[in-house]
Amino acid sequence: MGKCQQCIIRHFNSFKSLTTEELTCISDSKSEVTFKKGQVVFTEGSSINGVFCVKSGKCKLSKLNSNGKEQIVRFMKGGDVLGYRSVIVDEPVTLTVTALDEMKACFIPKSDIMEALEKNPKFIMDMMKIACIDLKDANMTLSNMAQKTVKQRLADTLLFLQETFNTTDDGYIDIQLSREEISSVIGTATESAIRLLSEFKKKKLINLKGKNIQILDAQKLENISEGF
Amino acid sequence: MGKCQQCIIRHFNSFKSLTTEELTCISDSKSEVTFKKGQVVFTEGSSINGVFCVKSGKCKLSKLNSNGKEQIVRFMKGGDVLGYRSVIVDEPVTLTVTALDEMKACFIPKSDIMEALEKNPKFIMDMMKIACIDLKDANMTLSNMAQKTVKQRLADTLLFLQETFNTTDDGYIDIQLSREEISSVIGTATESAIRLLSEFKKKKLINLKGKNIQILDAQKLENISEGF
DNA sequence: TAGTAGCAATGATATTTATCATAAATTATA
DNA sequence: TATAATTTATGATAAATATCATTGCTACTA
Repeated sequence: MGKCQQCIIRHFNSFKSLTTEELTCISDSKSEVTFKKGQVVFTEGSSINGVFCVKSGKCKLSKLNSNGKEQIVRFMKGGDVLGYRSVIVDEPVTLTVTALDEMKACFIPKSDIMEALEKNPKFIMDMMKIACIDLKDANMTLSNMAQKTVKQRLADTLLFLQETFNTTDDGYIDIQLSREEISSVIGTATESAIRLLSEFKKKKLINLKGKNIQILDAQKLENISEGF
Repeated sequence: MGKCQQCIIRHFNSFKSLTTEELTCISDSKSEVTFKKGQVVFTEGSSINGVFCVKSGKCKLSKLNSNGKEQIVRFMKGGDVLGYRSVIVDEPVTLTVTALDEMKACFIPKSDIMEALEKNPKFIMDMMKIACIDLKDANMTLSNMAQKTVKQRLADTLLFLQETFNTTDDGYIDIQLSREEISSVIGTATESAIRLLSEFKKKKLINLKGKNIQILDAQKLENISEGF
């Protein structure tokens, strides 16, 4: 198992402000976990006693609504830290996390995180900043959800996915989601999402190959998202 | 102007963890501000160099969408701290804040806040917790927005408003919003909100007297919100 | 390889919600 | 107080979206 001190991922998240000493300490108590595609990392309502530092792979964070439908709230990938909210507020997690492909992560016990937070002002400040950015994003998404049509939200989501996960060599967005998952990001019926994807394809805005999506005309999608 | 040390409000927010010394310092540099109903505290995109600690009154936090419609993201009242996100991340504010009635607040310069954050681990931890709670709420609202119908969201919102602002002696929810504001909380056309309010009234779930709303059957509203 | 299950696509239809229009009620203003 | 302006209310209609039904496709597996 690799040492935290040598881990490249940490440079991309709040762990970059940890001292060598702190990293060594965390490194000794952490454990590496691998999740298979579709595997649940933790479930809404359960208690976790640590955070997961994602090394590679992707996952979705979702909420189950009273009607039994899943709402995907956000995605995470390498560099993101899972579960920090729950650890800091000392409450059960409020979201279910599910791996979208093979995902590797390091589990860091709560005690290590809390100790570092208490002792290292730079670390807590960095964590705080992440919380603030997450909050801004959540407000943004909230506003989009409330005010945009399904078509606008789909255009928005496709652009967001490309920006977040980039494209593979063949030009397709580097994340594979089922139609149902796409619909539960934008909050609509699966059939509606499918219909709009077909429409976008017909209009040559995107290209579809199974679950793979390629954006052909980002500008037009941008326009749709803005309501033009 | 009152002193922070004697301010009751601080016991309800993160300022409770400040030391007497820190409070005295803040107290010396703070300034009290009063906003009239409808007055804008700050606008989306502008920079603020401090936070507002709300002492009394209410305000709305909103975002202007590309179509020019306002989306109310949340409300704040006495005890809440405005603008902390912007100060911590050192970015312009992303929301517009408007007073909903006469609102009194203390403006605390950024430097004071940052100094207290850096020196007092308990204070930053408390601020962090608030950010985490705000984040949880935002995710919750997001999920509701995406998955619930307009009717469900209205029921939800009415219950939320009562819970947040309580009722006056005559039983009405202690906040006055225009129908347009209500519709921009739930993200719908004003006419739709009006229609549904009328429907709720006809079904004796609520009582309407101008802008005042009284909840008559919270249980049934709860059921509607849950989709039954 | 056939069978089966799950997913994707699409048509038909119902429901929800937005938009436009207009009237009534309320509030602001001269 | 009269007048204008704004907000609230409601009807008619259009547009968006959900639901139900059916079919084809893909992938798994016995």
